[in-house]
Amino acid sequence: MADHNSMTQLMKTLADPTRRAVFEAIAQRGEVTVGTLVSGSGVSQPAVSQHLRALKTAGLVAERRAGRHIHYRPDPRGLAPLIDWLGFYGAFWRERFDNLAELLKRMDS
Amino acid sequence: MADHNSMTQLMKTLADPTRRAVFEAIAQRGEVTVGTLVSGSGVSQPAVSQHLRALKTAGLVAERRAGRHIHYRPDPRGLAPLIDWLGFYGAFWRERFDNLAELLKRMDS
DNA sequence: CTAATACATAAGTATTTGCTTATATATTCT
DNA sequence: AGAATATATAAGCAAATACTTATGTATTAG
Repeated sequence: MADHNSMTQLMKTLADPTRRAVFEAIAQRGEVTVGTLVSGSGVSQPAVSQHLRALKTAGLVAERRAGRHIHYRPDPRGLAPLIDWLGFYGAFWRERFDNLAELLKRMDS
Repeated sequence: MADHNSMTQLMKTLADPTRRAVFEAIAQRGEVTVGTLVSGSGVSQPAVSQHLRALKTAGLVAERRAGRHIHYRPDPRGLAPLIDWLGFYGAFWRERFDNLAELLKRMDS
């Protein structure tokens, strides 16, 4: 089970809309440089770098240096505490809705 | 798909550990009075009331007055934006891991 | 009706946070 | 080596946040 602290950290990391947008941009593109992320975001380059550090600390992204560029890619394992937390309440959800997995399948289509 | 704002609000609401603990206490007990929640939390009664208001605004809990007591119960629909957000990245996860639904099933056992 | 109980709201405050500008570090180009 | 490019870090600041104590509002008990 995901411990309390990692869950709090993950939630706080994803709570900020700008930072979440950065994460989503990384997830959608697969791998992307900081400069590209800065272009897409409405904030300054340092702001993006700070968000990237937070995402990295939370385990949501990983980096790869390529010359002067640093490529960021998503790390799916970072979301584990969140999935775990939802799974912990899985029994609870099933009593009211169907099965969470079923729900996700429906949403996916 | 859950819109950006509701997702941000939900995340911010669940990001605070004290508030999340209040929500978890409500979810576990099914229905509970404020006084009971105050006992379990390490904070003051007003603090708990403020957290309850935030949870209510986020759609995570509902209330029922019974005399001088107010009973709070979880509202599963409040977590929908979160599930939706994860579902939105469902395809992404499946490319790297298995199937998110499978993952949830395994975690459930 | 008054006091007590259960909870909500108001006001104030210290901490956290997300941004900015300025500067540092790492890499490439000439 | 020196200039340019890409990104990170530092410092400062305004806004948000989570708590506190004090007070308000409903409901019940005596």
